[in-house]
Amino acid sequence: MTNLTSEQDKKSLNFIEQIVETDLQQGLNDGRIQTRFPPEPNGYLHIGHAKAICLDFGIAQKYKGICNLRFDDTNPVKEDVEYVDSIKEDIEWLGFRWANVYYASDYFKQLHDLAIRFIKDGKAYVDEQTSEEIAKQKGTPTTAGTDSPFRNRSVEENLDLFEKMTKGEVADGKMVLRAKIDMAHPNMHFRDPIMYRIITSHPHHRTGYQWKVYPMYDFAHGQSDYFEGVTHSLCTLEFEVHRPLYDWYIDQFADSSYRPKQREFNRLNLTYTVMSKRKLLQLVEEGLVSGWDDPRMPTLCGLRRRGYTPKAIRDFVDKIGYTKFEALNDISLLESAVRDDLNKTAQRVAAILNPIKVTITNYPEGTTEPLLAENNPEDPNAGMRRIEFSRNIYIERDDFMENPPKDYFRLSLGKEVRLKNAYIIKCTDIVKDENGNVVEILCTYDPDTKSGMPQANRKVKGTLHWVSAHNCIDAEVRLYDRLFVVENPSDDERDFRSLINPDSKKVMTGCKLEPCLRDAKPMDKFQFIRLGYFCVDKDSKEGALIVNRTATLKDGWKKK
RNA sequence: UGUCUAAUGGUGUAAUGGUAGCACAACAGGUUUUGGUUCUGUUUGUCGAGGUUCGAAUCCUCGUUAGACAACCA
Repeated sequence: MTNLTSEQDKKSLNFIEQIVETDLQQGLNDGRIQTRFPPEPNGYLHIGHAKAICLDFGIAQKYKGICNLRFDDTNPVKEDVEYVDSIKEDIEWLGFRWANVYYASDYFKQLHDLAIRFIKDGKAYVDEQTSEEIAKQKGTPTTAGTDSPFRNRSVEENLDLFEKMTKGEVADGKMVLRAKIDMAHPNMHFRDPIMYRIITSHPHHRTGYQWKVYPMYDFAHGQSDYFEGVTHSLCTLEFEVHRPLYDWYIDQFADSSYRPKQREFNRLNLTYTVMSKRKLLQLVEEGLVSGWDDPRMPTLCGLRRRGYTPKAIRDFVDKIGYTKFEALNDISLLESAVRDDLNKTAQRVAAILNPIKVTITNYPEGTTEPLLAENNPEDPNAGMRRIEFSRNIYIERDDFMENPPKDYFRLSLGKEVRLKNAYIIKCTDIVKDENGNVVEILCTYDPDTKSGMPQANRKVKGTLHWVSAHNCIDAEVRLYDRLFVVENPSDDERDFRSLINPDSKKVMTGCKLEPCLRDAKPMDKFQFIRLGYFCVDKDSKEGALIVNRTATLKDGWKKK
């Protein structure tokens, strides 16, 4: 019987794990497992990267190998140290540790030597055409390309010209080094791919102006993998067509049977958001969001500020899996992952976002009364805390209705409701302003129904949360919702910026919170009872608390 | 009229020739001092057509549909 259970609990392997296990069984690369996470330091990491990180580091962990962090910094025009630091921070926050930090720029010399070897072997040549001419000669996916007039230069001339490029004697864009493969190859990437281009105008964030030529992705990535001893080079599906070239380059110079293996998995797409670095950058630069860490952003720093936990993100990634099918994942799965985690860990606390005053008319004026409240019913070790009751309290405006529908079991005229951890109260009257808006609710309480007393067990349909007017604190609460109004903004013919949800951020001021939140620090997480999960924002100042809504609670009662 | 890849409920994912399962979502009910949590149940699926086989989501053939590739980006 126990056997059966453990059998059922055993999670099936994803296709990458299956490949790894097969490789291990066959003794590939001496049974060594080594992966790498290879971000380009040109932007902030988002949840799509988290999926790659979980796989790269996860595979290494699971199969007792190592995973290195390697910055793919071969294009100084786009890259910056700012991103290097944030990337490291985000990976560590997610809960992963790299064995080593490497940079593709560490290999510039090796790569350059290798390029010279290619030239000497007659496998590379310097082309002096413009990028337009080269593009034109490339052909199309269905028609063959044509050879460059510079394709058959002598080795000596190529060596000489590449040397001039390297020394900075040639202007940007005037020459490139190309691999000499096959301009008619059915795989476009084999049509004499560019290996090196000249960049003298931008300093590299690590090597400054030392280099005038920089390797292209295809000539840098696989070779770096090889230099490092990577066994499984995992990347996303769009690199599938690059794989034959990845293998070709390595086959040209490999001097042993060791081979890194590139395998591709599906990238993460989420509903109601965008994942492309370009679009995220645009949102930031055009001020459509408040920054890379705007809590609506799918960036790791944004999710962190929103109140997401590393565990929630890892659990989510684990649930969506790795396949070769280009999927669009429902954001509600992410939300359920964070609720699941926070439900077990977040302290419960009362907060009134849209307060309305309630006066308990038969409760003595000027007195307060201590009560006990559970910190977390899901965690027996979380303990209790003291709260205080008084004659004047606040409840949520939504928790009172003058003309309620039948299935409304909150407060309304003549009806009873329980105040969480306190008494059962009955609404006796309401006070309206000159416009007819309810401004105050008058109630009586039943002294025999204090929580813990026998009479408190009386059946009452609804339970409301509340705060006492005498000691509650004011706060700003920021309510976040999905950033876009359509499921898949990237698949819409309209400009994605016009699809931003105007209600994606609502700022509520004058919210009333339980006094125990007075000393809350940024990143502290709470469940506001009956409302959702919230996280203290870094914008908070002494005495001016700001709280972000991470996610609502699941709502079993939706008003039409 | 190219190369590569893929297609399982609404969404995502498992089943590796032998009972199509899980999660999310939705719905119904039990419990509940959170309309939360939890528990129980329900609805919905193998892209199509052939073939191999005692038996096909799985293998083969031909289609269909979708995605990636024509940056001096990664």
